[in-house]
Amino acid sequence: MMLTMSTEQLSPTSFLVLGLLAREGPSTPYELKRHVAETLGVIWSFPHALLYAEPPRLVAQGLATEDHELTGRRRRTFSITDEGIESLQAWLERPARESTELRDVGLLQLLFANVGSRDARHQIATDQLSIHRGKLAGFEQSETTEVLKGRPVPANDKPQQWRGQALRMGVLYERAAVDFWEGVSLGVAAEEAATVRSGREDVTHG
Amino acid sequence: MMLTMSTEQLSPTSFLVLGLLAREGPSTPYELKRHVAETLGVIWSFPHALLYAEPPRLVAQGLATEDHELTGRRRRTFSITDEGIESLQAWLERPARESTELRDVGLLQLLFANVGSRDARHQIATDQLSIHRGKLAGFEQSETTEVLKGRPVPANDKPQQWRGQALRMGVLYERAAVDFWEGVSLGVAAEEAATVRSGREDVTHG
DNA sequence: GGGTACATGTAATCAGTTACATGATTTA
DNA sequence: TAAATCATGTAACTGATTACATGTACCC
Repeated sequence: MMLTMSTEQLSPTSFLVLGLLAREGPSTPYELKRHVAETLGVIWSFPHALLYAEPPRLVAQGLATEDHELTGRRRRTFSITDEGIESLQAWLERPARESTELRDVGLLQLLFANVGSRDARHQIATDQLSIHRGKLAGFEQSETTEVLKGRPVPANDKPQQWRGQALRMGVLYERAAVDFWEGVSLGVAAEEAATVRSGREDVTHG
Repeated sequence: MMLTMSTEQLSPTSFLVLGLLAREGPSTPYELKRHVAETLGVIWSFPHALLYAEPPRLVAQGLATEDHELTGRRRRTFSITDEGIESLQAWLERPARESTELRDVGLLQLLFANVGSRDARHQIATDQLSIHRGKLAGFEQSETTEVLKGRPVPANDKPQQWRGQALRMGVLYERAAVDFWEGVSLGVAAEEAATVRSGREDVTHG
């Protein structure tokens, strides 16, 4: 007899939920949502509806079990099964070949910024700068302060450490993004200066 | 009288196609695919089926027109309409509030790496390092060399410039990623060393 | 003249997104 | 007790992914 055919159509979302169930123990979708919001969610958004939809799928595949509260809020608590853990571990051993998806509509706009007005370019750069600066400020404290300082990574609390890592990547990315958009801003400013010097004041095209 | 109600349900994919049609002129889906592969595609993947499916949607909304070749390959060539250009420009003026989606399954694995073996952690870090180093090498030349050196951005060729920008962000990101995963590698190595020192040689050592 | 890589497209499925809707707690 | 916010879910739609499938050009 064969073991399981599981791990067949599991998505990143599936492994996110499996991983959380494995690490945090039995959880309701709302608790999953909370944990995601604190960690991966800051760089890779998972709408809460997903975290309600995914656990039942796992149950259908025998990777989790459900416990439905009968009173009050009628919460649904999900737990990972042994198969679930196996599946998760098998996935951890399997090298991820895909490289990062860096989906950024600001970048997409920049790509075609020449079709818009010079003013639009200016606006795009400004908006993006404030977005990325905001993000950076946001978790430069929550990460550095909370994870690295508040708790000096007690070496035996590995889970914490690995979790902090994910946020560190976010910080690195946001720093790069701020640098990048500052450069773009300078470019736009230079462009404006050049236009003014050369006396042209045609509004619509760059 | 109102102008148009367009720009209502357009996705990033829509604007990608509109932008390419605006910049490159009438194109077949295959040509779109080529252009995407050269630029945004390296950091934000758009499967080719998307680029076949999107143009007809734009046609249905009056943002593009189709010209179907009757002989040989029966190519379908799409052109942007005036409404399409308006829609694109309106979108460029509209600030993008969403921040970057940084979807990386390597990071997701790292997040739960403590559930796996130490060996798995090592493997993850190694794999990711080679992926990101590969990407970096890949377009550190294609970008820096081709865009910045080969053609010294002749100031009047703005489109080129803006396109190059998108790739520059990719380079910055990959550099950050390499730094990050090098750090993780060190962490894993330290963990291994610590385990060896403390004499435990459990698990997978045959 | 057969293989192989490029070119071109379609179909089915399903995850993901958006929107809606309401229940429970807290606070003013 | 009203308002606000947190908590909990479901339903519909559709874009995205995957898989399939065939045509055309080129090269050995």
